[in-house]
Amino acid sequence: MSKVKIIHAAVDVFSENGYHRASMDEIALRANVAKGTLYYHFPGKAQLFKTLVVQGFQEVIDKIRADLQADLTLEEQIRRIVRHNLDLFLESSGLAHIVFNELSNGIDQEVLEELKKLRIDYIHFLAEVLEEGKQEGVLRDVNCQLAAAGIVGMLDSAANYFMSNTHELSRDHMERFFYTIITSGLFMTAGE
Amino acid sequence: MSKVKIIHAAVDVFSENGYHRASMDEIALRANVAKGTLYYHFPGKAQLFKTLVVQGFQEVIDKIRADLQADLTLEEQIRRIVRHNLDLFLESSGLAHIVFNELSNGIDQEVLEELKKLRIDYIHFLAEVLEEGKQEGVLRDVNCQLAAAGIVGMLDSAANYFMSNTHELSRDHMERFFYTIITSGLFMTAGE
Amino acid sequence: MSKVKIIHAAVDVFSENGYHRASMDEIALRANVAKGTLYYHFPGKAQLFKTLVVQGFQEVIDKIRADLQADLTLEEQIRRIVRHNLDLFLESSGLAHIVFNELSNGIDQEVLEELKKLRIDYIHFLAEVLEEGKQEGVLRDVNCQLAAAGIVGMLDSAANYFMSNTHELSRDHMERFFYTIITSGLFMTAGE
Amino acid sequence: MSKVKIIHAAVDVFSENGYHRASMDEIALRANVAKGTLYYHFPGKAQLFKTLVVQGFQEVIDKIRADLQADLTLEEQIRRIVRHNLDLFLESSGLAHIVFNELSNGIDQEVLEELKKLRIDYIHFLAEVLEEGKQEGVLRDVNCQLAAAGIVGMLDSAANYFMSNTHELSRDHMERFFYTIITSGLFMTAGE
DNA sequence: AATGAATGAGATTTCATTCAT
DNA sequence: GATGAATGAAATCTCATTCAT
Repeated sequence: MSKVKIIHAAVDVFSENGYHRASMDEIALRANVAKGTLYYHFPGKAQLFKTLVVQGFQEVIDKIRADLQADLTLEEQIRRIVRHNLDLFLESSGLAHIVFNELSNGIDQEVLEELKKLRIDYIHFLAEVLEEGKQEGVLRDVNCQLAAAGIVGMLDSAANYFMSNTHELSRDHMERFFYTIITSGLFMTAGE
Repeated sequence: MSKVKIIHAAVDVFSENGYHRASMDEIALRANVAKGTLYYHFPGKAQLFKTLVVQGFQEVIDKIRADLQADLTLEEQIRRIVRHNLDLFLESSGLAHIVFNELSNGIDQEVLEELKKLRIDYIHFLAEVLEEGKQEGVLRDVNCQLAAAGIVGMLDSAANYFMSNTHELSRDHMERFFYTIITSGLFMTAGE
Repeated sequence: MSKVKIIHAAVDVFSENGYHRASMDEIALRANVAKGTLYYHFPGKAQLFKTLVVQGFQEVIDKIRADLQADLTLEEQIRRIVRHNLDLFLESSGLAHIVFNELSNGIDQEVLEELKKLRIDYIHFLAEVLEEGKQEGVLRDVNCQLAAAGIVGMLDSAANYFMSNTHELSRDHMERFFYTIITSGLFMTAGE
Repeated sequence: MSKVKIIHAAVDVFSENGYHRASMDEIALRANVAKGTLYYHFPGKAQLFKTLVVQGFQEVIDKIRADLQADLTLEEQIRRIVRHNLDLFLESSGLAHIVFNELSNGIDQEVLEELKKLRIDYIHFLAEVLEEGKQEGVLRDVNCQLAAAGIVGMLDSAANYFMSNTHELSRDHMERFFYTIITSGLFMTAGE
């Protein structure tokens, strides 16, 4: 069906070019549909983009949310946050990067706000996980939102850097690496 | 002189809108020169942008480089890296963010490569600092490039998050915060 | 039945937006039918519009025609012409205005000719009524078609002006007003 | 110069097709300039149209205003109103017709309001001339705005009818004709 | 050194119409 | 009878770039 083809093509085109460089012509071309068909299924470029993010990216977020709701130790929770975030940035790389980094002006105001909210919500959610750990005394007394924003940026940047420089590190290795970086900074340790 | 006015205006416009949304019209308007004047001084949009980055951003990088060349402890070096990076992301926020995050296709290929190289060089430079620490046995056995990319992303993301959400934290506080996060993760500590 | 719903909706949409701004989408939406249904019942936009005019507007014209065929004094005939025209322009305001004023190019040539003919026929019909009065010596020796076109334009313009400026004059008042304007100009009077 | 060529071409295209059917492509083609040139000189279609009307039509209105300010008898004033209006509708036929009849929705709101105001102002101005005559007791006790709107509509409609039906009446004849129609209706005459 | 009028390729969007079901 | 997904031509508008002065 056209709508599905359009969404697939749009994910590719937005991912490869960023929001502003992506053109509706290119999306239609890749989806193998007429330009008008895009506007039959979506009101416009901004809403098409929003749909991608809310239908693709949001799902990932919900998956993380679900995965973390269980009664896990903080260690395990952080381990999973790292894992899911790497999923997000390595697999939906383009889109996630746009949402976390390229949301500037020039997008339909209403859509822009919604996407910014998505990003903030996500960071707040991670911050809450950390906050809990703080209450329990496992974590340093840090500003959890700042820490959450930092973690997301770190994972995105690193994933991006390694992807665009085509280095190959095993997924496992990266997960353990960032887990160590993060926890050994956040957890109280004897030496401090 | 026109050239100076143009560069100042261009920094503002690129910072506020990102590379693609920034328009030569707007830059000329803000610089109070005619549009043709832009093309008298610069071959095109991409080269104008490159000039900004190489003349503005590069200087900052060089300053960091110089500041770190001295014979300092690793602790002090990291402290300064954090400080300079926060400078970069809080003061030249727009431009630095573009260089680290928005460099997609659609920019003149030659210029793009040059800017990407700038980014990579910077990360490699930071990685070298870390590498040294590793040799000295002060640092864990980590992939230094991955760590460097992560650090830059963390600082950018956090700076960005807090700027756009208009929270106000003292600069000092942020510096100490990230220093702790980073070092206590990277340094060997007794508890591990 | 769909056809009836379409005609009702089309009258509204054309009246509100004029021929070119009216869209088939809007008509289908308001008629609560699928867009394809419009094309099942009518060959296209122009023919749909023609149908409205010929089925709605024409009826009004025929009513006037019938009302005037009776053996009335010229005074009474003009009084009725004024009344019916005000009906037309105040009640079917939108459509009548389009037919009398907005028929430009860009409508299917064949349909356009037919609608122009409708307008001309109507003016000719009024002209004939006046012509009769001229023969009887009650009327000045005027060009009756010019006069008829002028009368229609006067009534349309006045109706339109007062509707869009939301002044409120009683219908009766307007009728008498225009009757006086017209007759006292057309009838021979002692003072001339 | 381009701007002049554009205005000339635009007058033609708008006149021939009405506002909505007129296309910027067509205007550029006829002006022998590139499409972009239109947008260099005018912000958009609506403003281009407004410029035409305010620079062309408005001048005519001012000319009438000036011509009537002199100390003339009401008879002479009305004679001149008729003459100038016929000028307007026969010479700037297309544009004037659009302003008086085709101003519907779908034009930039701000521009639309300005043009509607132009039309209303003109009618109010004519109404004032009539009002004066009423004060002097030369005119019947009529609603002067209604009368003014009617007169304009009558002249427009008649001019239009005769132009599109390519009848040929001398200008002089038409002037005298409408003068008689109007005055003999508006002036008190012995027989009433 | 500087200008600004002019360009034209390309972007988003609209909409009457077609057609398989 | 009726549907609605799909189309593609055409519309408005943007903007980096060129060039004569």
